[in-house]
Amino acid sequence: MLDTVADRTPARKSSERKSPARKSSDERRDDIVRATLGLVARKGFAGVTLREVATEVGVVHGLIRHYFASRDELVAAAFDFAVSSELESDSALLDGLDPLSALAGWLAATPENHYRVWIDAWSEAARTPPLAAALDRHHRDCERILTAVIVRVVDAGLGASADPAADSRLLTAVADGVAVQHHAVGVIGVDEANAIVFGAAERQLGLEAGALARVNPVPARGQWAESPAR
Amino acid sequence: MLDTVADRTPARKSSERKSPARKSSDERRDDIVRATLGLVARKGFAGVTLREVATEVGVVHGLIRHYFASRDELVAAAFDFAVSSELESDSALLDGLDPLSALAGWLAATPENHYRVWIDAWSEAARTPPLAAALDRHHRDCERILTAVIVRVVDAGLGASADPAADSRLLTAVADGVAVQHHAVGVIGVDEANAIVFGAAERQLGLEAGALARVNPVPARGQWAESPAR
DNA sequence: TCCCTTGTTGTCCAAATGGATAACAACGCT
DNA sequence: AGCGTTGTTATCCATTTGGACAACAAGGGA
Repeated sequence: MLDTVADRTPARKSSERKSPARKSSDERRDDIVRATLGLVARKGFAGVTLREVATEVGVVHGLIRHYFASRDELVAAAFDFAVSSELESDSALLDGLDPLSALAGWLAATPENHYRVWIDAWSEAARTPPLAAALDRHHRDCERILTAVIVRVVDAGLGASADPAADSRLLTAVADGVAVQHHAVGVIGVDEANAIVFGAAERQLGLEAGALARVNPVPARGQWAESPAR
Repeated sequence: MLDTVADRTPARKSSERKSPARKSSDERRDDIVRATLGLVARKGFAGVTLREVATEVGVVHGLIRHYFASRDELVAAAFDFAVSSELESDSALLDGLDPLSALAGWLAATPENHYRVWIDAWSEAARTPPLAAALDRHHRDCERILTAVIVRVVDAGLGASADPAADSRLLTAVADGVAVQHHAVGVIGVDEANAIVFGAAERQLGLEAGALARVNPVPARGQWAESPAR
């Protein structure tokens, strides 16, 4: 029924070959992961194809198999990279700021493709257990980081919180919900998004109104670097 | 290079045919849309295939073309159906309740496959303009409904709101964010989800703590009916 | 009863995709 | 220099998917 093609010999032509630009294993692997992550942001998890990733990296799609056993393993690695590269830097960055700046920085609207990936992850997690596990991990990390910041605010006598963990959970929900309205639905802009989240935090933690909006808002939640060149 | 098959004659066998169960155009169309919507909830927008929809309805995949010009048109119709069938019933349902019950009913956690569709829509909207339009419409409808409920609460002297529309927007964000934590990430259960949303609403509208949890929580946000049989 | 509309089925097709594999070419080692 | 390791390419393959089309069969008017 099958076996459509008669000729199966590879038909090698052996001679002139363009410079293969051989890279070290780690470099190439990193390129692939970054390209995959960028593609996830644009096309969604279900939309990434090996060929498209390969094209973006500038190699043949077969090469990806040399680094990742399957497409699933590739996207899993990409998501893992997003999760870890993000938390690795964010927590450290916030520690260098005063409590209120840290709080404002954490709650400020995050870059577009950052949230694109997370929103996609929310919808894919239901069908991809490893992704669900990574998502769970990441979410708990986020809540923990925010809890720590809240504790710092309280300890500095700037605000009050009867249950920092609960407040963290609530404010995380607000931030996510607002991010949806901003990035996915598009009914509000950056300024309004920040205003809503800041207002909720000020009210919840007993800060004076506008306290968070006043500290210059330096968004702190991470961003992976795009691959520099092709 | 192609043209694998030699025999192209349809090879009709004309005789014994199983009962085609011919349906009226509207019925069949409805079946297809419902099946599609269920499939979207399980596999995501990108995951629905014409063949799978057809199998679920019990017909051949070619038939779907008879009702929808393309796959895109099909999923658009499915999403439109979800949006409209939902808002059509919800608003009316809430009008029959006292203000506090209506508020609690609206904010209570919604069924699983309901939110699955919306979370998927959030991620797909970026790539599918018509879906983005429908999502925008739906989101505004939701905010408007909640605003009306808040106004009823205020008018009844049960709570206060300086800006019902703003409070509606905030509480919608909380509900969405909590729904993500509950349905997508799975870090909290139904009870905790409701507790967070109710608490936020009580605080925001100046209700006494526990006022919303006490009214029996009848989730009011809609659910499309699954196709009854095959 | 004849016929025309339309719901319905089989079947085919072109494209895309994930995966497999043989050939090959840099590179490091001794 | 010789050689094994491994990064890399070029194909090939099986499968799936959306779409196209011709045949056919129920109805429903006239």
